Amino acid sequence: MSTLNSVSNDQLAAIAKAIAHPARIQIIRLLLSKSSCIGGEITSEVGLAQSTVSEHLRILKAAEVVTGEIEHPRVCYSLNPEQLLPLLDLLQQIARSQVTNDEACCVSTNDKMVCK
Amino acid sequence: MSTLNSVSNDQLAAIAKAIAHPARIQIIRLLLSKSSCIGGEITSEVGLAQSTVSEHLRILKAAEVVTGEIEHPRVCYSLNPEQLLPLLDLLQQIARSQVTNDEACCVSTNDKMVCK
DNA sequence: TTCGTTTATCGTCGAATAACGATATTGGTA
DNA sequence: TACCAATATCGTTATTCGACGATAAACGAA
Repeated sequence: MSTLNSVSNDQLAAIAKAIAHPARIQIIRLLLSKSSCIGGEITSEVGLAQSTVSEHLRILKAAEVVTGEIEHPRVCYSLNPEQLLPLLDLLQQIARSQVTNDEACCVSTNDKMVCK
Repeated sequence: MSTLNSVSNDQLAAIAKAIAHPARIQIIRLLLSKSSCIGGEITSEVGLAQSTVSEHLRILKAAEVVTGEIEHPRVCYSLNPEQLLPLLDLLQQIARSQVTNDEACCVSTNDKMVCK
């Protein structure tokens, strides 16, 4: 059994929304490639204004997709994979559905359409 | 090797954005639970105005997360799992990173902070 | 051809998002 | 204490989103 079915539509949508921006995907990939945290080097890598990148990091932190630990004067960011698991579950479930649910979906009987 | 690394940040963000709304998550789950397509019954299930649901379906179709086949006067909707695979890949990669990259991320040496 | 049913599109409005520069905050260091 | 570097917050602006009702479009059936 997955962790999915107890998660609300709102929660899943919030997770997806947190990562639904190119700059935030880029940040996530950067954290993934470094396999560790990075300070303000994220800002230069992303190529947007410092305040804009800070806002994207705030969104990722608010969604708990990323954590930030203060290491003055820097902040050390890391991925928090657990937070993404519900969405991962949903996508895996969808990917699996492909196998059992392969071809055409609708069948027309003599008097009406029926969905399998 | 995954399908991931050839996919742009924009593409991944677009996939996430397509599903980043509670109503669209609900539609996706509905299609998943029925393991087949549904007509306008989606509208009554979601509980929003018909035009609003139609718009959400349009967004899902535009992102090719869902396909719609006409069966007049109805339209038969199905999930298109392939479209979600790049995002699935990214999330799996993140989930795996948890294992190798477990604990704390930053190390302070005698004169500066170093990220592993 | 006209009617009825289902779905799509249009127009509008309020709310949320994204980006920026300017400024505030924070806490070590000189 | 005053300064400095890194990060966060504020205020503004332009754009996009989400929802709705009204209306259009499509096409099988009467």
